[in-house]
Amino acid sequence: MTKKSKHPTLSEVAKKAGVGTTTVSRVINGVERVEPKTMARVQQAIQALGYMPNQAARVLKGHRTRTIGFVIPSIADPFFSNCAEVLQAIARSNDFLVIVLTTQNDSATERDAVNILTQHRVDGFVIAPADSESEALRSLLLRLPVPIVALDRPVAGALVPSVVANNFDGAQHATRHLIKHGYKRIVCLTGEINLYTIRERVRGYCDAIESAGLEPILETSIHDYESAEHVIKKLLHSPNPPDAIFTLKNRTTIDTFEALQKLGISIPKTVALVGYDDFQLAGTVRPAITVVQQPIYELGHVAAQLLFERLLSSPASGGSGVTSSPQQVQLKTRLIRRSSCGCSPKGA
Amino acid sequence: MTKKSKHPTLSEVAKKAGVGTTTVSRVINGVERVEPKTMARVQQAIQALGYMPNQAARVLKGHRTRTIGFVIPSIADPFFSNCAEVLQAIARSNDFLVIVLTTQNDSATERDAVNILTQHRVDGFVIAPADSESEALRSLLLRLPVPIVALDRPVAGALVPSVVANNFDGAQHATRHLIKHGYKRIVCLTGEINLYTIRERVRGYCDAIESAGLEPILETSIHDYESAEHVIKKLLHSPNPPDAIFTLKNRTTIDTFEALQKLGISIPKTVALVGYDDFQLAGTVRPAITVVQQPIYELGHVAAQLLFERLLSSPASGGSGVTSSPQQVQLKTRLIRRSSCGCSPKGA
DNA sequence: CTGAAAGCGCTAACAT
DNA sequence: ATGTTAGCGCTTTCAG
Repeated sequence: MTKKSKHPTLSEVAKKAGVGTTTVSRVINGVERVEPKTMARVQQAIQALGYMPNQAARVLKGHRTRTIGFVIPSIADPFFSNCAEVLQAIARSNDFLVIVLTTQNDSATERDAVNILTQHRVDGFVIAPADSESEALRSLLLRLPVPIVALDRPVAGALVPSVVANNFDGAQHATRHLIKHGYKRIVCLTGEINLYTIRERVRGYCDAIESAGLEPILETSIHDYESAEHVIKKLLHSPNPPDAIFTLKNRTTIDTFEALQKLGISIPKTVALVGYDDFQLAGTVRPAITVVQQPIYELGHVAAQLLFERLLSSPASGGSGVTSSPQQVQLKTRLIRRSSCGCSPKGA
Repeated sequence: MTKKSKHPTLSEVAKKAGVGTTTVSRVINGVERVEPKTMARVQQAIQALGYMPNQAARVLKGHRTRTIGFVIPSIADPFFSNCAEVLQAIARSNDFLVIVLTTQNDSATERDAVNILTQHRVDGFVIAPADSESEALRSLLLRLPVPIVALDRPVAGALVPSVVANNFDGAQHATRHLIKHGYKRIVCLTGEINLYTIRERVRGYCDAIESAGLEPILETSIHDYESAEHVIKKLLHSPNPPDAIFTLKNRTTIDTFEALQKLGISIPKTVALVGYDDFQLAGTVRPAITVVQQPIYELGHVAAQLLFERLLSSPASGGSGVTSSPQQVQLKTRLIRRSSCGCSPKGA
C-alpha cells in the first residue's frame, strides 16, 4: 500500500511515461496540444503513481498561490462563520482556498496574522479590523502588494475598500422606533465600546435620543450574563428606572432577555427591549424580540466579490491593495418588528 | 510608498547587507551563530526592504507547509464553527495554519477538497466524512502520506483515528428518559438519515424503544420548517397520535418547537419534546427544552491534539495516516433535563 | 563565522 | 508535437 511514500514528482511521471517533463506539464495544465497517444500514456503514469502537482513549485515559478486570507475576531461567532461560509464558497468557485486566522480583536494578534499570511503569499485578504482607527494596521495593509477588502469595519483613511453595514442608521432607526412607542427613558447597553460597529451604533442611538430631546443613558459594563443581570437589577431599582432597553449586540440581547425573564420582569410592559442583530429563536421566544437585522450574507458576498474582481483583473500576481477609487460599500439594515418593543404580534 | 512592489527576496536582502545568502538565511532562522555586527546589518536590511520569507520556497526545499486541512460539511453550522475555532487556536499555537473546505456532505465535493489540499501539501487533515462507509473515501485517505483525524464521524475500517461522540448512548439515554416519564408513543424525527451520527442516534432510539416493548415510530421527511409543521400536524391528527417527540438534530428540534408553538400545542402536556444537540436559548424558551448535549469543544480539542501528536512526532514530513493502533476516541454526551420532557423546572 | 553552489518540483522559452 | 534547459527563492552541504 502507498502509505508512507512521499509524493511522486512530475519528472518521475515523465520518466515512467517515457516523455519529457514539458509534455507532462502540458497534459496537467491542458493548455497546449498533445498527441492523444502521448497524452494517454502520461495520464496512465499519473494515475499509476497517484501524482498530484506540488503547488509550492508552481508558486515559486511566479504563479499565485490561489489562497486568500480571512482575518476575523472569531470563527465561532455566527456572524463571521456565516461570512466565512459564503467567502469560502465563492473562493472555491474561483478555485481559491481560504485560510482563516482569528484575532480575538487583538491588534497584535491581528498584525501577526497578516504577516503569517503574507509569508504564505496569499493572493488577497478579507479582514475585519480589530481597530478601525489603527494607524499601524493601515500602514501594514497599504504596503501589501495584494488586494484587500475590509469587512464589517472599515480601515481608517478609506484607502482600503470596505463592506460594512450602516450601523448608524440601524441604531438610529431602532431608537426612533422606541421613541415613537412613547418610551422616554431608553437605556443603551453597549458591549465592547472600542469596536467600530458599536461606536457607530452608539452614535445612531445618541443622535435619535438627542433629536427627540431625551437623555441618552449609556451602560457599557455588560460583558456576560452575570453582569447583565447585575446591571438590569441596578437599573430597574434605581429611582428613575428605564422604560426601554436597546442592546447593541447579539450576545448582550440574549443575556438581557434571559436576565429580564429570570427576574420576572414583564416585556414590554415594564421595559421594552430592542436588540441589534437578529438571532435564532428571536421570533419564537415570548415575547418575540424586535431586532435590527444585518445583511450578513450580503456583506460576505459583496466583500468576496470586491476581492475577486481585483484578484481576477490583475492577471499576474500584481494588483494593489489600493485603487484609485476604493469602494466603500455600505449596506442597509432592517428593523424586524416583533413584540418586545410594544408592537402587537400581528399587524402594525 | 511600497505599494505595488513585489516581495523582496532573500538574495536582495543579502546584497543590500553586503553578505551571502547563507548568512541571511541564518539570521532569519536564528539557528547558527552569526557575528552580532553582521546580524545587525542583516536585520536592518530586512527591515528596510520589508522582507518576508517566501514559504513556497521553503516548502520546495522539503520542509512542511505548516498548514492543515479542515474538511467539514459547513462552516456556518455552529457545531463545526466551534470545532474550527479550537482547531485554529491549537494549530496556531503550534505555528500551523488551517485551511477550511466545505463539502455540504457531498462525497464528490469532499474528494475534490481532499485532492486540492493534497496539492497544497497540507501536513495533516481533520475531516468529518460525508459518508462514513465510503470505500472510495477510505482508500483515498489511506494513501495520503500525512496524518488524518476523523471528527464527529469515523471512517469505515477504523484505520483512521477518530474522535466522535457516543451518539448511540446519547439517543438511548434520552429515549429511556422519555420512557421513564411514561410516554408510550414516542416518535423520532430524524433529519438526514444517511449520516453516520443520525444513524447511530436512530439505533440508540430503537434499542431503547424495543427494550421497553414499545413500537418505534420513525419519521424521516423533515428538512425545514415547512415540512416540520406539516409532519407535526399529520402526526397529531392521526388516530393514534404520539405523546412524545424525539428530534435528532439541532435544526429539527427548533423547527419542531416553533411548529408546536405556532399550532398552539402544549408541551409537554400534549406532547413532550426532547432534542439532540443543545442550542442557544434552549433553556430560556418556554418550556425550556430538554436536550442531549454534545461535548463540542472537547471533540475539536481532542481531534486537534491527536493530529498534532502525530504531526509533531514525525520530525521530517513523513508521518502516516495509519498508525499501528489508531485511536478511536468516543466522548460522552450529557442529557440536560429541562421542562419539555415533563421534568419540573426546578428539581428532579 | 561566512560564502559558493547545488538543487527542491515545476513552468516557459527556446530548440528540434 | 515534444524535449532541453534555465531558473523561481530558499536551505544546506561543503569549503574557506
